Amino acid sequence: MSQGADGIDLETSLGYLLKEASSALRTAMEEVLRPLGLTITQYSCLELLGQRPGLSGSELARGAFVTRQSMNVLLQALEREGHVTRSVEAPVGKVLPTQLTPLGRRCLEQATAAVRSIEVRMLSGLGEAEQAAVARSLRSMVASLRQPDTHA
Amino acid sequence: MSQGADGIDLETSLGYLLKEASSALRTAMEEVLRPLGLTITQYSCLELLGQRPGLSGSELARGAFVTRQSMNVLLQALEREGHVTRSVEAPVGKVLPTQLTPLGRRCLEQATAAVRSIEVRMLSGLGEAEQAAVARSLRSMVASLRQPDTHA
DNA sequence: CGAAGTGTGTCAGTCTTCTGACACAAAAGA
DNA sequence: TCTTTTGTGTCAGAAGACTGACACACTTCG
Repeated sequence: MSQGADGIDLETSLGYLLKEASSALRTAMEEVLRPLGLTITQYSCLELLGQRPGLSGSELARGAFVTRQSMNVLLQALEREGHVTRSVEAPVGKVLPTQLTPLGRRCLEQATAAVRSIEVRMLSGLGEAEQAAVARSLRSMVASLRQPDTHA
Repeated sequence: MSQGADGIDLETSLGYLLKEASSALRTAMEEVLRPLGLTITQYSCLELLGQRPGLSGSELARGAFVTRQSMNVLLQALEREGHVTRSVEAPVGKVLPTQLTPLGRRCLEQATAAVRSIEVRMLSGLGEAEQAAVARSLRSMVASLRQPDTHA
């Protein structure tokens, strides 16, 4: 039952733990964002635009970890609801910069506050040093995962 | 730009980092599972069954972090392909225990090996102590997130 | 004993996201 | 310069997951 050929110990596996934590975070965020009429991906999009106005659809997609096709339909919805504006014509090349509207900015403020409260709750059991350590480790894990399979 | 009213710093936010790591892990797993004809959720289901034979659909759903409805359609597919067997009649109550078939077990063995290699790669930059620390912190985060909003 | 509450399996419909494919623009290379 | 490569936006179809709802079985409690 330790770690033989009989599978990955779910209670110990960091991969499983990562998925579990991510799932718990997602659920908690959905809970507080629902009253605001936002999904997590929509919130991610607004947050990205708040910090880096003028981002293109593809850039937003990468930042929110979805495909550019998904981000596209999401942006159309946000535009229809008046949260964002996209240039009709590409100022340069084919890239369509996106901006927050005043409405979108107000919406984002509420969402940010709600999400921040979740993050505070999530970290309530951890000290400064532990938080820094987790951040460092997570960054290392991301870097290792993105390395092409060295295989040798 | 630090942490004022202008949003959550994406470069620093542990929530964002968690999502990033989880996304990278998902991508890597999909990559190695695809040749085996398995999605991540299907693999999760098989892995759970390998360690705890006889689990019900609802229990599998909780273990794989999806709804029991989603797990149900997934189980139908796995049964159709001959990877699992479900009792036709509930031995007790309404619960339908599920078991791996020999085919499912062979498939799981390959998948487990593939996923383990991903996990090894993910942790390649971390020492024993760091891995233990991350696990402890993640568990703490999950526990805090699941606590009902104490709000005060 | 009966009633409320919880857990389970299932059907139906919808929504979100993904994969595949195309045309086009900018950058990089020969 | 021309060509190849990369990045972007978009259309169409398919797969996966979710919400809502129902019936049924077991448990708990009055």
